[in-house]
Amino acid sequence: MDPGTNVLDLSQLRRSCSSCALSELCLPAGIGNDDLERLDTAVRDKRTIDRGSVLYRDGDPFEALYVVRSGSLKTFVQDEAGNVQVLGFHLPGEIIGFDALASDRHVSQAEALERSSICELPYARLQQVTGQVPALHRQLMRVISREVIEEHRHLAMMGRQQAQEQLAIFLKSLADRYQRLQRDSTALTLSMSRYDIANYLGLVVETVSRLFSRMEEMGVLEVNRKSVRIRRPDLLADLCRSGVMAPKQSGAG
Amino acid sequence: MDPGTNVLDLSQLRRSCSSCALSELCLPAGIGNDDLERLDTAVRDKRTIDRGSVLYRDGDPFEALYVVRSGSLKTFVQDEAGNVQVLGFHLPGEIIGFDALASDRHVSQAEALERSSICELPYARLQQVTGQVPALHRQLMRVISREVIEEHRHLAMMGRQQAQEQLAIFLKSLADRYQRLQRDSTALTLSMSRYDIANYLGLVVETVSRLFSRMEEMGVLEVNRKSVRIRRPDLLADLCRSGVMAPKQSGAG
DNA sequence: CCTCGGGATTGACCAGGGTCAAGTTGAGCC
DNA sequence: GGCTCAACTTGACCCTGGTCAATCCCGAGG
Repeated sequence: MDPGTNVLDLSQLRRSCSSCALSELCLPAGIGNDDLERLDTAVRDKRTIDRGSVLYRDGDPFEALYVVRSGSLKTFVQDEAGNVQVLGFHLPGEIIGFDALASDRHVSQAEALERSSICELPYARLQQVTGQVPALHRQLMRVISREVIEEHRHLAMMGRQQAQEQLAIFLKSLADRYQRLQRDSTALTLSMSRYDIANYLGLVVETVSRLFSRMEEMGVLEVNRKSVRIRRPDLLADLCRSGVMAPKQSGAG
Repeated sequence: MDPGTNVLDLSQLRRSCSSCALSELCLPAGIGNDDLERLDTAVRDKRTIDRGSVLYRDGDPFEALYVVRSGSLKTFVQDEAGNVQVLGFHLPGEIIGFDALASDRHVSQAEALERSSICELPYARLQQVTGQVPALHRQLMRVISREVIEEHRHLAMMGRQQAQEQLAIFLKSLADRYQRLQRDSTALTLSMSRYDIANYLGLVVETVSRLFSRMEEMGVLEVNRKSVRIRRPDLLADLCRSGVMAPKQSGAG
């Protein structure tokens, strides 16, 4: 690390896990500094992908896990008949690609919802490193387990009887994730389309659109295309539980 | 195998992974014989649990993973308000408990649907062994990944618009799992209640009951309480795709 | 034998949300 | 500027599946 640092060194620096703002949310969480450097050797240069471009698709051979550094992606499965099911929306710090561990092939697809940057973790390298660093191995298991738990949440949300509850829970959990990223958790930017949201929740797009309008009328949200401001987080939390709000008072226009 | 085998030796033999009929479906899949013996050292004596008894509940400290040897269990989450979501039904050869890897506490509950026997894999021991046997480590990751994929299937099923499609897919996938177990895949025994099935699919119990009746009328199934015979697997497969069957002919009566 | 009770089935009713169709908005492009 | 297209919104309609309630079934227990 001589003082004559040039541009390449800078990119090198930004690449490293130890200097990454996301490190506590990502794989490095709880890993010692020396081991972190080993982990760095498993990270291939990050790459940037455009909105709509595909990170991996169904059937692709398993080559790497991917960490979202910035931007966002959606993952989904699609059956022979073309039925799509959106599995998740992935924000910075989240790791995707675990579906391929079972069969060495991806069985889902990951697509960027906006221009995003990605850290690629070639699995062969990662395995070498986890072999040397038991803590990393444990952390990797923990991250997959988080994925399992996240899907439990998704299932519990879809199981709700009331559509409004579902959407409220979706927005609430998005707000929670914003908070972890230390963003303003009341000002959401929905990088995914209404269609994606609807599919994610097991609804149709018209229902989602109506629900946004209704929640705006109720004063819970302020919706403007992709930007959603949560005006009453307390009411939103209520909607997560009951679906319907407190009995309508004599409505004032 | 001398003829003088006594009961204790027999139970010993049956405990070992190498002699287990499920080994190819379970953790041992693809593990060499010598390594299998090491794996055996991580398996605590199997235990038998009765219908309704709980293997682990929400908040329990993470102690072990569990393999279903015989019988069946359900897993579910429950929120503060008491809303339950059934996550899965687990047949022999399946491993549960991964939800606790993330936080060292279980965040779901596992309950026996009938008298079942369980292999317990204390995680501390298992980690020692996976440290020595890289192939086992990989296999463990594969098994968790299968869990992730299974949940993708569950989500895709719940996302369906038609309740009949959902139930058809549920039965079909159960039949597929029977086949892997080399059971008769047309004679299902539903160890779970109608309530469990309904909750699993995001429906209410009455709907499930009506669907069973309807599919029986259609000649697809023969339903008798917990036993379901699939009379027309071909039609069942159709229902998985379309939800509705061939257009109704001129209805007689 | 009868009763009891939980699970399951069936019917009647109805509303939440799906379907279809029209209209609006805004970004990109000529 | 106006055109086009996709994403989104809104309205009208009505069907699927949820709700409520009665009944049935079967095993357990007296």
